[in-house]
Amino acid sequence: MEKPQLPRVTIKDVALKAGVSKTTVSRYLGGNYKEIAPKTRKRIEDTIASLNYRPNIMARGLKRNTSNLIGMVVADISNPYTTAIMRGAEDICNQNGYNLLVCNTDNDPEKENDYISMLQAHRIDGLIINTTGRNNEALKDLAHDDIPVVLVDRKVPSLEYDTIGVENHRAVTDAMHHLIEQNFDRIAFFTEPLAGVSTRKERAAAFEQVLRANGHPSCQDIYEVDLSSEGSLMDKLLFFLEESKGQTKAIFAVNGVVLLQLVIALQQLNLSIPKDLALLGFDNPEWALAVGSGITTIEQPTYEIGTAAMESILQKIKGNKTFSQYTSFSARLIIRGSTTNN
Amino acid sequence: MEKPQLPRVTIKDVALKAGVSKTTVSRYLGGNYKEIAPKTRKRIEDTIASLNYRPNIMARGLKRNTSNLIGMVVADISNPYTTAIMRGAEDICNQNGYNLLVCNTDNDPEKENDYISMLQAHRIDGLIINTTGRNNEALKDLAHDDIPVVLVDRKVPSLEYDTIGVENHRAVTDAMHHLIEQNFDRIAFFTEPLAGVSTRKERAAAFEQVLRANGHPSCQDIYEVDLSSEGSLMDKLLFFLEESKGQTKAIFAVNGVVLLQLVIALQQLNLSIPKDLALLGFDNPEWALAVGSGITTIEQPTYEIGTAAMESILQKIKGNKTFSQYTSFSARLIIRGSTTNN
DNA sequence: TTGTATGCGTTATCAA
DNA sequence: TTGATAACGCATACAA
Repeated sequence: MEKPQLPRVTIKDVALKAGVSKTTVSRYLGGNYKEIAPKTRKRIEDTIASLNYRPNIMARGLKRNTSNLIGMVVADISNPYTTAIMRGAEDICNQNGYNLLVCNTDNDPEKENDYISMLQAHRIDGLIINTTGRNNEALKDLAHDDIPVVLVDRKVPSLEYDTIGVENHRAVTDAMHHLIEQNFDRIAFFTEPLAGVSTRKERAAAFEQVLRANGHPSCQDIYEVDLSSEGSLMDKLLFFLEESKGQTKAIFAVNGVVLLQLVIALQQLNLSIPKDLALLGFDNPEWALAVGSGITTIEQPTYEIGTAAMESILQKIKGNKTFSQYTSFSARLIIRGSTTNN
Repeated sequence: MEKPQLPRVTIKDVALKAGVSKTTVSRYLGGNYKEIAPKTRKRIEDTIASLNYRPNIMARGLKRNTSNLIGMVVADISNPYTTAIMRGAEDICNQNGYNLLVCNTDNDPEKENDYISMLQAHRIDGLIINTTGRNNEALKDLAHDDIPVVLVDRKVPSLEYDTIGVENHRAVTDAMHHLIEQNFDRIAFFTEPLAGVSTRKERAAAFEQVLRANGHPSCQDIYEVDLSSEGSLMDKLLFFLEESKGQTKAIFAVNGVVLLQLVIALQQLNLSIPKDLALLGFDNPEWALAVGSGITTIEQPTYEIGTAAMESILQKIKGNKTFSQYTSFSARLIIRGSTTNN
């Protein structure tokens, strides 16, 4: 019932078999070839291959005070937005000899804190985090240990970490202008809870601002829904539909997750898009192309956000100061059938 | 331009401040409280809290020959099927003090081999892998080092690793019976390349077998499409439509990815589901509910597959022999509008 | 060009 | 109940 753990081949075995000292092998591993005689080098090379030796990264890390591990803490691993970013970050990691330690917090601040502690114990060389935005004690600690941190998507005002995201204000403004051109009587904004999540707040603020600036009749139609609670979205949706009876209307979804739930709810109500209700949402999930005559979306360069985050970490690891406090990519409005020819 | 790396607090610091030896602190860390005087224990506890000390997992791992790291190699991190499994595996990891090292191979055997080598260097305590199925040299090596491996979804005949997946044959058979009841003139099977991927082969085989068993006129309509090549799917689709002109027809999609591409293609062709063509697919992506009157799908217990995989790893780590060579969960046919009332 | 000795932070063995 | 010491696998300062 015990784990037997057979002894793995070590640098010592290689040294022994190659007839050199551990130091020389270590030099080879470090790529300091100028300090090694060509024949010795060849001998070590062959020995390593024949023994199938792999240097122990933990031992190396203990000595060098690095782990070659990058922590990636995400709020929702099921969200395609998240995986797209992971994909980008992972590619850059791989190109630079790092590996991603992925943690899924389910938007739970407590889990987030626990995970960050675990990652610290692993002595991660950097952290990319899509934070819950609440209760960021552990996150603050990282600054004290000066391990490189990059926030993705969501900012935390009280923390001075670099953040990478999109131009939410501009993206929403563009999209809203598109909606306003169509002269809807009512435009609603459906979002997950705003508390703590900067992205949602920025989008909601831009939404409201555009409506006011255009003297639009509806301004109060911001609905916060709790997707973990069955029926919450449907209730708010029915409320809005009742409120706007007989009026032309559109809904702006704060992200791809809310967007999908809205589409499903509308389908259950047998409402047609865009005839009964126009629909537009942040993120550009693949299925947006497949629903009806397509859903109008705001596409973020998710992969690039992921690569940029990891590249920023690399810069910090190298000791280069990065000056940009907030890097925002521009998003792109993709107009499809869900907001046109109604 | 150098990484400054300030010294972290170590067990030595704790011992010093608490006025005990490293050994005693180590005992505390190991939870051997019976060997410690209550007052000493309290003192250590307080010291650790005040210093915010976190034991270095690398150092511990070097000594204990463990890393608390589980490798997770996936073929396509963008696939919701994959993330659902990761979610399950990650939950079990977290409950047991392990962390997931996630690697995305993009279905590239070479990347898979490289990643496995990296993971070996990290001395992972176990590996969960959704393999490309080809060129599994590195995978074979792991057996030699006897690190626990569990294959997910795809089997590899030449390897003796435990595998966890679904009852593909039965699931396809059930679904096919549902289609056959509707008396379609033609039923086609759209899949990504079969080579090396056991799951696809099993599903295609079951598809064919049911058709033959029922003396169904169409049997040769198995189309392998290459999703990375623009237009490949559309070409095959047009070919099938041409072949089956004037006949009633259905398409069986091998997985959620192909299913989505089919929906998009059909929408581009302005074909209506299920009037012009019925559609059914493996996996049950969330959007399946949102397209038309819903897409009929075969739902896999993905989360459970993930947890089962990780639990199997844990058993192996504990040294328990696991006897089941192949564990298959049952899938569930969810009938929706895409295959009914045409 | 190569080797010896030391230490990274932790656990384990042994002794007190 | 506690502590001194060695060892895990590797990299590095210093010698040769």
